[in-house]
Amino acid sequence: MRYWLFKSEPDTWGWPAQVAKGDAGEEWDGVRNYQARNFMREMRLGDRGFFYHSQSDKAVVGIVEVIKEAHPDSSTDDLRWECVDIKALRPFSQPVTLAMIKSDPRLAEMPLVKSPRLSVQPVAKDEWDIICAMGKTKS
DNA sequence: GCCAACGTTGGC
DNA sequence: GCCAACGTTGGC
Repeated sequence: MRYWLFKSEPDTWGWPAQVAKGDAGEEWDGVRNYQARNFMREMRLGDRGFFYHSQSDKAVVGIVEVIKEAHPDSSTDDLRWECVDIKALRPFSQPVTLAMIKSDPRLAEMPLVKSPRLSVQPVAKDEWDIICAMGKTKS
């Protein structure tokens, strides 16, 4: 199993909206960046991801699961763009802020720190475990 | 609200 | 194919 991070503006599509979709989940559509799309193509059923709020929150707030592998993005006719479906798995009992992540040297190599604009990114297993521990949340 | 970083576009 | 201009994103 691999681990990922999905970034969203909470005012546009936040964790509560994701939770409201329940087990049916929702397309992670609207990504118009090749790097982010390529990561979604690598995702497999059952992979886990962090749900990150950018802008005002700047924190990891929940864990999601990939429930459908890459398929055409229904928000466009442009066949270049694909996306996966994800569902909310559980919230973080304590959100892990960007400041907390930046303050831990073990997390300095994360794209979140080095390339803050990449909206879908991979997370290494050890990084995953560290952040779950910080959030007092089962990995 | 500002600004830096980055990706994309379009002219040459 | 290069590069300048522009738009967008996200952190501060």
